[in-house]
Amino acid sequence: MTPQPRTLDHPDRSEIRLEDVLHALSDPVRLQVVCFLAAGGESSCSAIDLAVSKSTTTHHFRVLREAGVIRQVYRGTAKMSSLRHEDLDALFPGLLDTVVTAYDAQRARLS
Amino acid sequence: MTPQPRTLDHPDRSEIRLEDVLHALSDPVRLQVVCFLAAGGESSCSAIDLAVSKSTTTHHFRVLREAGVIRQVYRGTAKMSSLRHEDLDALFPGLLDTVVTAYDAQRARLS
DNA sequence: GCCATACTACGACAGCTATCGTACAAGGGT
DNA sequence: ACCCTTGTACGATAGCTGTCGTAGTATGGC
Repeated sequence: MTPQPRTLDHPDRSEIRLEDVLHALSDPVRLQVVCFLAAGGESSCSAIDLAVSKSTTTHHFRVLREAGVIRQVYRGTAKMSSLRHEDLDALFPGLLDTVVTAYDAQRARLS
Repeated sequence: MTPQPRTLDHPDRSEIRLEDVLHALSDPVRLQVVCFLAAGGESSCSAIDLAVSKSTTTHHFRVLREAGVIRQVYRGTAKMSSLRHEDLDALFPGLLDTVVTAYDAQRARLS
């Protein structure tokens, strides 16, 4: 009987650290998630087809959230995720777009 | 009796991966190194005052080199390091400048 | 009330990482 | 030849990371 059991901790904008964001972005699975969200806006965790188990997916989303890269809210049984584009751009102008563009380009280059 | 004992392995431009670069940049010590090199050009390993031991410094420079972020050459007893700005810009346009600017801004913000 | 869907929690585990100290090697100057 | 400076190699260690499976919780529909 927890009063608000479905609330998720997000770092405040002022608590977001570049090194944590870069670390969160340094994994191929998480880069794929970020690129997906950049292209498609808000999505549920299961909307992205990742090559890892559900537990691992949960783990990667948590890493992204705790680094301040994404925001997650519960909507029914689903958990919707979206990029914190505005916060990231205010702190690190251009970083997110640069990384997304670079990863898309790398995938195109390697395919 | 190694013929060329003082040669260092660098990844070819085509072998550089975004996730490895981001991982290399996700450590405060290495970010400090990269910002220093971005501001000052080529430097020896010992020209930067880092808060870690010499062994650890060697480790961090190797991580940066193996990810393709810096190039290192021996010059006498010194080992000079410089950013692979051209390679990185060709692969991931704007990334390096964005990260350097962001880290400098973060340090200013937190000081 | 019951079940399906969507996600989480926990424990496990192999592998990597940052850190250090000590001992060593290469090059340059005297 | 000797030493100083500069950086490397190696081993150790504590902690983090990515991965999984299994078991569990919350929500919504029937």
